[in-house]
Amino acid sequence: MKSELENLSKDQTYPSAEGLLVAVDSIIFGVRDNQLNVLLFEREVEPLAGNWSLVGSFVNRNEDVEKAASRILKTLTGLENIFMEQLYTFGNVNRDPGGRVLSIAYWSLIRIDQNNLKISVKNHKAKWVPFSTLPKLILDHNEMVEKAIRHLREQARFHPVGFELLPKEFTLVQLKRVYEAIFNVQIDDRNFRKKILNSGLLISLNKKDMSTSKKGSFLYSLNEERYRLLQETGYNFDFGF
Amino acid sequence: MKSELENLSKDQTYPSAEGLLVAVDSIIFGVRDNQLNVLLFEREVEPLAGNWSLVGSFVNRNEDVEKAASRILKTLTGLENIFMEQLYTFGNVNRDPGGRVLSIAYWSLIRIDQNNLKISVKNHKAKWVPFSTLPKLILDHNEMVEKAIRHLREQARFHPVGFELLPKEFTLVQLKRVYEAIFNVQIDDRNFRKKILNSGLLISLNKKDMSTSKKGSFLYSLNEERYRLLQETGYNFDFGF
DNA sequence: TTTATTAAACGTAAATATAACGTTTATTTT
DNA sequence: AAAATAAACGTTATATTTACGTTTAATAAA
Repeated sequence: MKSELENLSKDQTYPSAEGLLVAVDSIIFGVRDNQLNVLLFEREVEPLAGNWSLVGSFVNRNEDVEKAASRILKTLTGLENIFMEQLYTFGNVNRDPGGRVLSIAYWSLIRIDQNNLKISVKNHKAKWVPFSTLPKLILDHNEMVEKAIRHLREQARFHPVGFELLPKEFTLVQLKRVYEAIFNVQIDDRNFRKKILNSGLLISLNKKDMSTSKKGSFLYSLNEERYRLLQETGYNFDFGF
Repeated sequence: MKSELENLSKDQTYPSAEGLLVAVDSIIFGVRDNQLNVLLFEREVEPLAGNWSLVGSFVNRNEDVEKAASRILKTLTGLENIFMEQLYTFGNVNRDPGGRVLSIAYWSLIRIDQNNLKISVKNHKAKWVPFSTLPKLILDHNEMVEKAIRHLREQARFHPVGFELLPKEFTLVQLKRVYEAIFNVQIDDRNFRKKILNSGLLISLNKKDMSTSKKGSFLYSLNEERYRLLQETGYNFDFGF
């Protein structure tokens, strides 16, 4: 009697490849105008003009999956060393009517500034879209974004990921706006200030950003060492909501 | 000029499949003798006798990835409706010397009892191994287990996953042992009791398990509704360590 | 040159949660 | 009846969270 368990050993002969493709799709978040935005493609030429999708690519035969994901980020934003993590692999047989395509989704957090905005706008393809007004996307891409936002919120609650959405130097007000954008809530500024300053994550720079008020607001940078520690151990970034 | 961005649209012609295979590997955790155990295969016949590995299988051409993962679980433990979540996709080109094989890892939590133990033992292939004495596994399977335990601990801190490792009816002492096994620490029983009872997760059954002490210890079952809520909102399962 | 304005910064007190311990109870065995 | 012991229960100090009120630094207006 041949046990079905036989099939479970990977030491067996490899089956022949039967046309299964692997793609990578990226959910790229950024905060703009105090709103969480997602980087999307809008197809401008026929066929399928007007169709929105995530940015993605097929994985090459001799390319690590993670490398493929980095490649997309690099190509699109011109930036490297961006926060990027694997989210989930979407592997339903019929998710893509064009064939059996597996998609490994990655999520990224980037700081939207002139630099990378210019790149995506220049190409007239990639566009920032507020999460709150997300259009219908192709295939299961809406599901991907949904999963990504849930994961982002989960992560942001206990890990210091919010900082990835800010420039190297930032103010407490900016940081608060990032958290408000992520969680889509109002945060009490006094409690926010207290908890963040208590976390030991901020290095106080003795200069101010004068662009938003008469008084100006103090600039801070991130304590990288503390950041890495709290990534490991976790820290409560709930702010009373 | 052809922009590299062109390549990022999934609407382009699909490349030909070039022998890329997809496998599923499962990291199955259970608690036995107050210790976290992992379900492994030990190959008993040549070639490669004595090699340990996770349980896994290739994904069939017409099979959803998640279905493949369920299939493994079912085949191995005889159980369905087991806690199972996708962990991570391992996609390095050279992770498997036998060819380009992508592996989608899933993790599961199961209650080790006579029933499923019998199945795995009967086949003389699957074996429970304490996490603390994990042997060298094939390929990148050690890395997979490492990732899974880190994820399990992360999950167990803020989500009520610990209950998945217990029978329908359990005692507070058993539950504490599960958390001690997961986190590999000693937990203060008075604080544990207080926090768990406060969570609203337990339904007090008016009967006792008399098997471990003269006094006996009260049995509880899980409040499923509360469980689902706390899965969503999170709950702090830190116990002072 | 005083006063108004406003974003940013600072402060406090009550309520809740956590951490570190000591004590009592229910049952069986001696 | 007493001893033994796992399980159940209790207390207090400290830390964190929540919900608010107040002051400050700079510019603009009177």
